[in-house]
Amino acid sequence: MSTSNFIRHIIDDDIAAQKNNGRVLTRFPPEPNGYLHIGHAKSICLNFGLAVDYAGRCNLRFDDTNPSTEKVEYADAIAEDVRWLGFDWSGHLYHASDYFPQFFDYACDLIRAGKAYVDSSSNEEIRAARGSLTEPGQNSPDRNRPPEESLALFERMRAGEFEDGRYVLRARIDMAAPNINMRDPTLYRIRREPHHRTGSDWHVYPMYDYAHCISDALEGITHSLCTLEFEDHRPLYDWILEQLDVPCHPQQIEFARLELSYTLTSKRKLLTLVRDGHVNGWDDPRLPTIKGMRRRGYPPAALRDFCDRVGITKKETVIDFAVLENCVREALDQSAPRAMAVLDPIRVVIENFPAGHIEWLSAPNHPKDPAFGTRQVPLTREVFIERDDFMEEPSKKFHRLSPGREVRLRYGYVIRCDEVRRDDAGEIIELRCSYDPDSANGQTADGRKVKGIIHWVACNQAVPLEVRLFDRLFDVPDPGGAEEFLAHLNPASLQVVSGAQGEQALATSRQKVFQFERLGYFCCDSKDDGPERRVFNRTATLRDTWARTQNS
RNA sequence: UGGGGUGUCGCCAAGUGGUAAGGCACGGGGUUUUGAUCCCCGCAUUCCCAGGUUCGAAUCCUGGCACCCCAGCCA
Repeated sequence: MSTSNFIRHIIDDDIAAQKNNGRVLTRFPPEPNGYLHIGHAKSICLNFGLAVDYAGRCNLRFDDTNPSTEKVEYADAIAEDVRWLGFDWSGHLYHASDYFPQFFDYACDLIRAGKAYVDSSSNEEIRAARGSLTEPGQNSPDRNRPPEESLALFERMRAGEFEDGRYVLRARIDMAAPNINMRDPTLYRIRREPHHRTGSDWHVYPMYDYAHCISDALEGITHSLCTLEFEDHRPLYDWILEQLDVPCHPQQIEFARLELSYTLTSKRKLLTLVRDGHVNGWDDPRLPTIKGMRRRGYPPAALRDFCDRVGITKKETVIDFAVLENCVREALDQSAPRAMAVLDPIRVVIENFPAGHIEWLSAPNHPKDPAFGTRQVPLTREVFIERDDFMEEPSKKFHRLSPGREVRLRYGYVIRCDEVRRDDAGEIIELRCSYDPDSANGQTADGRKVKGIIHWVACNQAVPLEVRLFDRLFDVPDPGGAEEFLAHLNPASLQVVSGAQGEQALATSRQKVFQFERLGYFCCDSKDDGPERRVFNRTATLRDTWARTQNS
């Protein structure tokens, strides 16, 4: 059960008043003109969540009333994403295009009742006569066209006798209405291109305002939830249903869209990124699409939790990226097996460790859950450690490796750094160390205290890894604010860190998401998996207070 | 006085006349074979502003201010 919100209050009141016989029927109505993103997840969780909590139902309906922008590819991807998020429309998948015949008949009813007319004005003429925000509009010369004439024309429009734009069907409401949506809005336009589902059966297509409310009524929707920008359309939604003999009159309720900092939630702009090749498809892990996040390793439960935490209001807000990250971390902490990997290696030679010898150490796969089992990790004379786990001149709070000091190799022995070796350029290339053979369990025989524990990987036992460290697509909190958002594309996010080394366990494991000790959560990107290539995307960072305070 | 909305902690968000929940972030402490996790503690005398009603107001009234949406034959 989700947290309380104003829509639940409305539904509770409706149920208490026995409205709709106490039934709750919602719908998620995407237009199949692109892939779903995190913003849609909010609407999906809301609509399907309500259905679950009130023992009702949520239909999946494709709002496919515009043949120019829609594709079956999109519809298929959308259905797949909704299912992946964990929701089920229990067989109730509909298309607005299924209702084209009813829409047409209702339109004829409107014409006969003098509530709609065929207008021969051009697009420009209609716009000019609409008036402005402060001035009323002017009636079209065709406004009083006799119904029989409009009816005949409308039939011929449908039959494909006219070119696009020649005629349009308009509602006859009030050109002086303060709400511009009520100034004789267009109900139907001519489109002679084929529709992805109905082919060339139709040459007139209904507008959103006309089709949506009727679709809702036909399906018996009780609560029609949409975003804030449709508030002004509600009077039209209600007007249309009031003129028609429809099964019911659903209630439209608006809520605020989801806005995420550092994240682009505009279908149009995402389409630009994909179409112009700035990213590698809709499922590029950098994208905030459901498919991108899925490939990135975000568990669906994390997304659901996120939508729940964000809440439903009418206030336009920007949720901090950190909230999402926290949800992902929380879900993954329980489910991700642990492994060691070194992303920026520096070689360590343990001089008193026998060459050629491999010692197998036992390591738990999860610190809290024994059900994950254990794995054997090979230790050899030469290992890689993280470059920043060594500091030649340690600051006061640094308690990992530095000259003359000791640190513990996780799951292994305590080592001491005896010598630092550099190349000609002065770059540190190798650390000569020695280990304490009596410290296998982390304790030293004489009770010396070793504060630091670092992750490592045996040089000749490690598998190469490609790791993508990108966290965000953009380097500004609000990329949606500027039209030139492409300028803010974060180039660092494209970076591939090569030469990283992984634990052998990674090479054979079928687990998707790992937590690399102290580095964060990484998802094995199956899409790029080849026999020789193992690619990991960073799914979520670990919190590292120490590192952050050092940097600032 | 075009119409429609929204204003509670840095970011979200409960609260619906009875004396400001919670989460994220942040700060402090403890546990810990991950500087993670986990566990404590702290974090709005105040709810956009100004008046008013009331024993009592974030909640009611009046008047301001700020921000968002609308002039597609898109959804």
